[in-house]
Amino acid sequence: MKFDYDSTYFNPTDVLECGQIFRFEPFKEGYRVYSADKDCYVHTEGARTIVESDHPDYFYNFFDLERDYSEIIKMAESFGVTFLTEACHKAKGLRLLNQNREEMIYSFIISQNNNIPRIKGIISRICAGLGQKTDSPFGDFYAFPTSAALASKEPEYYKALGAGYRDVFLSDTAKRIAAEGVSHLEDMNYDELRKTLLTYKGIGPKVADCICLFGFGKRDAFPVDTWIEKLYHEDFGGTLTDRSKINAYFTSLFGAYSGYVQQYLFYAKRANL
DNA sequence: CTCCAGGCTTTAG
DNA sequence: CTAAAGCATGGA
Repeated sequence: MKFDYDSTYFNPTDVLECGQIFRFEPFKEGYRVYSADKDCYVHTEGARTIVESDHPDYFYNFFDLERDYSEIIKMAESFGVTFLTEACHKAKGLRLLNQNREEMIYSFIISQNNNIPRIKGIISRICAGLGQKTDSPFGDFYAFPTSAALASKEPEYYKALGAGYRDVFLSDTAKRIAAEGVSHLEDMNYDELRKTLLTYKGIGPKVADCICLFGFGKRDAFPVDTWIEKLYHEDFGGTLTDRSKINAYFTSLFGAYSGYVQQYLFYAKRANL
């Protein structure tokens, strides 16, 4: 099964390479993308971007295709910030994904003080080791592990897969989620959710914001990492050094659009568009 | 060799 | 309360 969408506002490279997702790879004419226990093949042919999958409804929502990103870009450009306007112009095809909650929690715990290529490698090895082998029209693959599977391993297991000192964060949080679940997090607003996430081992302010934004659709979150901090000083002329204050600066500036703006900025800075 | 990567926890003041 | 040390790993 397949569907297609205007490629101007759905560019697979922009969507996948902007840093919000760690499980995808070049495949045929485009990319193969994985989310939890599902996969799809996405590629662009001229004016249309095509998604093929056994789970079309899931990926229609995953790629946030209900939302009109021409309006998002219009709003972002209305702030009159040159660096942001340029970023939007160069990354028109970017969209924020609606990703799996638990996958985001573990993935961004791994991401701390780490670089994207190595994050991808660690996650890939964890999936191969603990994920359910799953068949798909594009070949078998390993699903992202359930919290129960992750909770069955001790820190040494994650250390052996290259997770470094984050090993204990992964096993601790997996055991907590295996016991409590995450359904109680779903109805919270951004502030409540962020506050709750901060009580998990290995989740601090930045990781919590990424989980809120990418896993729970909280588009008023604005994660501040080393790239955003660099951009704040080099391109916004900022003088603050405290990350929580930098976060407050950006969220008060961009409000409900903070999450979208953050992603355009992060992508433009890191990929040097 | 040092520095850095989508930072957090722990400890000291 | 804020500030800083310590932390695994691999690539530049």
